Amino acid sequence: MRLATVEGLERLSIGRLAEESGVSKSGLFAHFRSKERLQVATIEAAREIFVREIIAPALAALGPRERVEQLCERFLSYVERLVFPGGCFFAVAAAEVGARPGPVRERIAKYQRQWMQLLELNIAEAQATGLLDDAPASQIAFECNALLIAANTAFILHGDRTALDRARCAIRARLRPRVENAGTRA
Amino acid sequence: MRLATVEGLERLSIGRLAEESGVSKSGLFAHFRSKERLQVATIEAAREIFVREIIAPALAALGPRERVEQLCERFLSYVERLVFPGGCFFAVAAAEVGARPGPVRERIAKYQRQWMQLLELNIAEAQATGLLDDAPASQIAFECNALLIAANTAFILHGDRTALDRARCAIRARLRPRVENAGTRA
DNA sequence: GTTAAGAGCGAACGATCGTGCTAACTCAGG
DNA sequence: CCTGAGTTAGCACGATCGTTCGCTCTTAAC
Repeated sequence: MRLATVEGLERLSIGRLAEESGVSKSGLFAHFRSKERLQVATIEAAREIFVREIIAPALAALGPRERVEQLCERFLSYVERLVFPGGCFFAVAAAEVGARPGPVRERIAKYQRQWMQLLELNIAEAQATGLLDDAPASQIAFECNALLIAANTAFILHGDRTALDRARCAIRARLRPRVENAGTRA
Repeated sequence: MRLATVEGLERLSIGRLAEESGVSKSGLFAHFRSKERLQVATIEAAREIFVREIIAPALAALGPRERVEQLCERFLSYVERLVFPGGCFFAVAAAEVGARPGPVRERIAKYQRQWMQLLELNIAEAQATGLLDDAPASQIAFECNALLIAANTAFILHGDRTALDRARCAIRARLRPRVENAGTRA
């Protein structure tokens, strides 16, 4: 996973991975029986970390609004702490395989959709209790995710820590109920 | 450039590029004298298209506010029209080389900064004429760029055209002067 | 007419890639 | 003790990578 976020899922080669983990190339290859399966297994492992680092603890929060806030904040923390040295695993992978059809892209797309649905669901719940403005939940989720990913990119590409705070600030503003909603609907 | 947005800058191989353009491998190699220089030349060419497609026509607009709106709208159109088959060239490249130091990353980072400064400058001008709220221009620029890139990613990864409209909608809302600015400052 | 410079080509280099094949080992069940 | 399944290693394959070399052309200057 560490190799993949820096070099990309495609350049995660069996040879280098074997060398780096002290196993023979063929020994490693026997475990995953193709490169594609190695990539899928890597995605699966990254997903587990993503759930453990972000989703699971955030969903433990009491209210839906707190859950949304924690999902965002824990994502930013996961980026800042460099849980993966190349930033968010799924942000890197999505950009890499986005235009290349196949099972690898399907996996990435699936988890990306799940992440968006998770945001959307909790946003909708927060709206139901009157804690958010009434723009479509999918729209608010889109905006929050955009800010998170942009912070990730800026942090990795420029080492710009202030981008994380910009995202925090913008998300806080977006999650504040607005007096007027005109123009914020899809 | 087309190859690079689909396969990535690194997998833009001299062999395949030569084959695809009907030139011999060594003949192509003679022009750029290393792969790195080929990558830089590709970035330079993509930058020219980016300027011609987005920046130059948008800057022809009369007011600063119109310029910001056109920069955003033309970016979305450039994504939707698939000027590059893998989506925004610089979005793909930034994710790919973000964690790998070197001249290639430097180029990508430079043009990314220029793009942000361009947004920021015109936003600041619009603020000076009272056409925007008074959050820091860099903050508004960050938010607009985030929405644009997120629309690009969703459009490429999921073929989701509605993401483009979500970005349009959110940017329109963000560029509308707000009655209260509390919490929108950096 | 001769020459120098450059463009483009085919061939080949060492390296690395993903992927097979085969043999050696461990170890549980009979 | 034997067997069979599973793990790992060694080795080699064809392909592709970036790169180099030497050759053939074209073209312009002298």
